[in-house]
Amino acid sequence: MKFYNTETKAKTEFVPIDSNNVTVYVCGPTVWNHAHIGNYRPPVVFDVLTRVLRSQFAGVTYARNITDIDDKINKAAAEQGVDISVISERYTEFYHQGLEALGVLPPDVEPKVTDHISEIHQKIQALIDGGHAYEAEGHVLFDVPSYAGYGALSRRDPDELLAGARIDVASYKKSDGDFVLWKPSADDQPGWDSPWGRGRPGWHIECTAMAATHLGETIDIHGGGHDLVFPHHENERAQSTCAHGAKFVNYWMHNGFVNVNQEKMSKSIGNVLLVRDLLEHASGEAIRYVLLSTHYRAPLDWTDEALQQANNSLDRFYGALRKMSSIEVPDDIGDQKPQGFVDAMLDDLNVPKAMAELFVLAKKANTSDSNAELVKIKAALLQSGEWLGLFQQDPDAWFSSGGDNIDAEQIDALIAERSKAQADKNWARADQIRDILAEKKIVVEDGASGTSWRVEK
RNA sequence: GGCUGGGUGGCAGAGUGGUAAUGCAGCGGAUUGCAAAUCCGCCUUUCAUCGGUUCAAAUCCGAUCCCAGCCUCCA
Repeated sequence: MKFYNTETKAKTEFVPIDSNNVTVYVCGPTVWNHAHIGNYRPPVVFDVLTRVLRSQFAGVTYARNITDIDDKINKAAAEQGVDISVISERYTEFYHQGLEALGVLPPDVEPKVTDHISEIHQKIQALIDGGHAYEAEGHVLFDVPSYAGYGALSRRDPDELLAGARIDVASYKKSDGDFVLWKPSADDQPGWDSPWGRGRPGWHIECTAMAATHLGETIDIHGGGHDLVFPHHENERAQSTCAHGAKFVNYWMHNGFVNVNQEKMSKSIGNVLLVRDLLEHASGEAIRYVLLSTHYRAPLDWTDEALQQANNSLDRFYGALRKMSSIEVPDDIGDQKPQGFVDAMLDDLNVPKAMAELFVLAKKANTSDSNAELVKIKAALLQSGEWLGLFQQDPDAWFSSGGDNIDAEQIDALIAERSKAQADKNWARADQIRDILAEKKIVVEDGASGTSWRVEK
């Protein structure tokens, strides 16, 4: 496989440290509120990545954390007069529901920050002992000038970092760019006892601690949204490298942003799309399809048209699968994924290109009359779909889902009546029934083997 | 200002030197009682702009313009 590595700015062959245990760490959400569509792009992208990795290597350990201590969580908890765990558990639950709807498989480990406070203390102590961190006014800060490699990931010159910055530099910092590892908590704020007083972790140290705990000091792949390159990943890299004296990450992968109608989602614009809301009128599979329809590194523009196109495309694939529904695929058929599909996927996860190969397959499915060939086509489509996390439901389920108040019995009764009218050549009645169904967004299809229906999405 | 992605036909979206994949939408035809689905064909000399290199450029080089992101809240 080849990946584009943010650190080297180049696409290079992926060689894991241990092919029996490829290690992947992806930054998960801070669970303080409902997750929006942009929050779901990384889990979907890296879900596909890990599905492919698992097929290429003997073992994979995938960790995707939950950040359950953070000042935004504290604020929400204080406002609602509840413990932070109430907030974090509530939104973790919502997040998981969204992931399930989008067909995202659970990671091998889903560590939470609050379960790793002692590991965080150890990392901070190691940094202090190594001369890379210092205490000041109850804080522990990372000493940026102590690490010569700082800025290499995000290509920033530490000396110029704060030029033009819009923040006030805290007076206790030795250097302007130093960042917090541990900060003091007031009595009414959540906190943990530590060698430096009661407090809570800074933003970046938790990932250093959790990645090392679950995956080791040097990991193969670290992923996340592009906005995390700086400061989050730059700081993680500095901490981990200095705490362990070892290289932190071999391949950095970052996905592009999701815009909505070409604008960044923001509360002030009022265009924040929550997956929870999207799911009310779109299937998780269609949402997933949209998220995968653009190469993961490129920006993705979320529009109604994109969703519509995803539905149309899925109709096409499920239409082909429905045509092949009577075809039995033997268990021992072996790997049938088209070479072009596999090559595209292994080349930095080129999903759009890979998808094009599947459309070719769908056309073959619709034109072939060879049973032997259809068996292979169906297997190829389903196996390829497994890598993408698509096409795994029953085609009939796909076509009958998505409508409002679908009463299958009522529809079947109307269709039976229409069939009778057709047999009597009562075209007026037959068409009238079709119109009635069309109002309910039901499309009838008269096929060779009888009439079927689907929900117009 | 610095750094990072990206600008491809109506839309989406591949394509890193050899003459624009694929899908959607639209149009014409086949099929159908009529449709839908499906199939066939057409929309497709053009790749933000301007220069340059080359036998050959969407692809390489230079300059410019535009969009999005980051520059210590952020997937």
